[in-house]
Amino acid sequence: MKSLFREKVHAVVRAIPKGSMMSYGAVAKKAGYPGAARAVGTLMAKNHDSTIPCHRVVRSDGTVGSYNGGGPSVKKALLIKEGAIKK
DNA sequence: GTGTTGACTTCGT
DNA sequence: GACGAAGCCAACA
Repeated sequence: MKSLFREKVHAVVRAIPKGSMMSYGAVAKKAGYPGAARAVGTLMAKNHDSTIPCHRVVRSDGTVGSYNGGGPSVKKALLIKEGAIKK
């Protein structure tokens, strides 16, 4: 399919540096689709590519949200390990 | 092909 | 400050 939306989201998420995080809304906005935060979450949930550090994408509140690689706990642990969030 | 659901965000009341 | 509704895009039934 190669939807432009997906390509953009992938690029933005892949561009997130190690030790940093970005909210779904920020990613969507940077991808050029402000307000499509839900769509971003859907893509991550159904298409979690190994090339995409989806664990660096959190909610606007700063909460982890969810993770398809073992659960929010794993995601949080990864972020702490990278230093994106403090314990 | 249509309708519903989902890792969300933001505005309005 | 808290609750409800609307909006975005893709995947699934």
